[in-house]
Amino acid sequence: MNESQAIDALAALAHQTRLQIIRHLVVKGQNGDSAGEIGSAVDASPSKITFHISALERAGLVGSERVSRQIIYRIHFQQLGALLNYLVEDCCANHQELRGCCNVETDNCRSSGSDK
Amino acid sequence: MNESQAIDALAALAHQTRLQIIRHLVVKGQNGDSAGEIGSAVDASPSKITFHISALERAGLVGSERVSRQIIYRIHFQQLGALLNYLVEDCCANHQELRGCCNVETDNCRSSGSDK
DNA sequence: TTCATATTACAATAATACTTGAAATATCAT
DNA sequence: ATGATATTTCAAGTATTATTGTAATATGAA
Repeated sequence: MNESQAIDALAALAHQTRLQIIRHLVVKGQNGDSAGEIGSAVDASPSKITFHISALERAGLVGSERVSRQIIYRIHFQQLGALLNYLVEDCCANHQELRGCCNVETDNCRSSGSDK
Repeated sequence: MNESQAIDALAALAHQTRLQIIRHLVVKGQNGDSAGEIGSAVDASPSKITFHISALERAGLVGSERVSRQIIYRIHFQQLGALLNYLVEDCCANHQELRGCCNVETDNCRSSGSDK
């Protein structure tokens, strides 16, 4: 992931409705969920759902597949993970103090305990 | 960190200039750096720097302190770490597959290897 | 006090993002 | 074909965010 992709992903996550969609799709896992069901779950109108889920899809955070009349959306854990890696490693240069401030670790430097 | 704080932090990070500022301040560490020096480092005008660094400060990602004529800004690793924790634990419910897709781990569930 | 430096605040504009409702498309069932 | 369902597309309006240049404030030095 490069800087531009990271900015797109961060902007996509920086909205209540979209964060709710992500949360919902995380729970649904590999089964995913249809646009309509997602809309009911997060209490958003059809066009609102299309608007926000398109932003998530453009950022690579979710994928879609048409199944009969419905379109099924699934979370892309890989892209979410890539964003976390980018923030810790590329953006924050694997800084020791960041790992000291949260319970997130990387391959390059693993702390022993955590102060969550 | 709650959802609203996470959205503010994500929105603050979702901009090229602000991401550059973060990167710069990570390198500067506890010494921090003045508004003017930050401006030179990221090639942004004074008022641009004030605008963007204010957004980062509102989101709690940086702190400030006046020292004589300058204002010194420092990164808040704690808030950055809190955001990472929020994404992994609250938003993504510590989902196994997220940890499988990146080299980020949490206290609650630590994977053995990584597929970075 | 006067001047130079460092930074912020403000106002005007431009650019993006969001919301809403109506119309269009795609698929399936009859 | 016709009608019903699921979703997207579009257009209009509103709101938010970003940029630019200028003015104001705060501090220190002469």
